[in-house]
Amino acid sequence: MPELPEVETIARTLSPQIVGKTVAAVHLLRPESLQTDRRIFARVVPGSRVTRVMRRAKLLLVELSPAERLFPMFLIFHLKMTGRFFVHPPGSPPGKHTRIIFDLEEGTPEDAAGCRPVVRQHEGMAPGEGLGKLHPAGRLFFDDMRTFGYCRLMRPEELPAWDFWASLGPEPLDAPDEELAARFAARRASIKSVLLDQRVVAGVGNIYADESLFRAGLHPQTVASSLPETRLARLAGELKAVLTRSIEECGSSIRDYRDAKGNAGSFQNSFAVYGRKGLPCVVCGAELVSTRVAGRGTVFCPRCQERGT
DNA sequence: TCCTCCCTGTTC
DNA sequence: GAACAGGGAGGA
Repeated sequence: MPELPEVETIARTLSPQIVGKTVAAVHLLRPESLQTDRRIFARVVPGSRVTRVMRRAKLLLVELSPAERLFPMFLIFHLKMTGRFFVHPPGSPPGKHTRIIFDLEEGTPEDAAGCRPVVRQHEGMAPGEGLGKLHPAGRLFFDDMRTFGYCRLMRPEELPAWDFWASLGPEPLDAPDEELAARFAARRASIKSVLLDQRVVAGVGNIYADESLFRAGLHPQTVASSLPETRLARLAGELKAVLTRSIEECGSSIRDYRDAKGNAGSFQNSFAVYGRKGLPCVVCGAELVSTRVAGRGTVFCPRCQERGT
């Protein structure tokens, strides 16, 4: 569920809650949610400081500056459908779907100088006692009901060797319409599956694919390469507009999505087609129909969105 | 290029 | 108690 606007909102709401804090201990409640060797994870993460929270595509990146290392590391999360973050008070018990907990402690000026000793009692993922010198600041929970999401620990220089990372297309909000249009035009698949293909453009999921196709007046099953670049450039513009508006409204909350403060977004109230099967088109009043494209539920207006070829 | 599978809670 | 939600890996 979390697509680009939702992950962006999570990054923005999580950042002020965790940047500057030190990870005192990690608790792995579901080992399968971690895509990094747990011993390495347990050795490197405790004692590190959170320095930045970022987004790339639908990935959330938490930059860590480990106390005893000069180079930064990234905790990389993919939330898939049901991943969530919460910062709870110290000592809060895990929920039913909590997968990983990071115990956070407040930083001090002394720590900023990088001279504080790090307690390492972690062999395996046994709960740690924390660093003991700083006072607890809270617990970062990574919850994921359907367990599709994951966390992995990577050094920046490892990213290019990660197939998924290396194959990601441009960030849509950073790319000119013409560049996106050219990337769309190079594909012979249906335009909807092209929008969903992270190699073509990064961060688009089912919601924003359907919404941008409606705004652009394109039938989701139109072959991308059959469309004139002017139409594809318009699609790129509509995609950016819908993503931008959603970010302004803190994303869309359908079922599970919440930002890192537990708040729902409000862009779902502006959906023209997604989740509106059988309802009248907001433009022409025709009944919206649904089909499956690229294995995804797809809703569109049969009158406003004409098939190209 | 497209289909199936993974997973669990909600809806029909 | 089946259908459905869906990102991405992997296979056809």
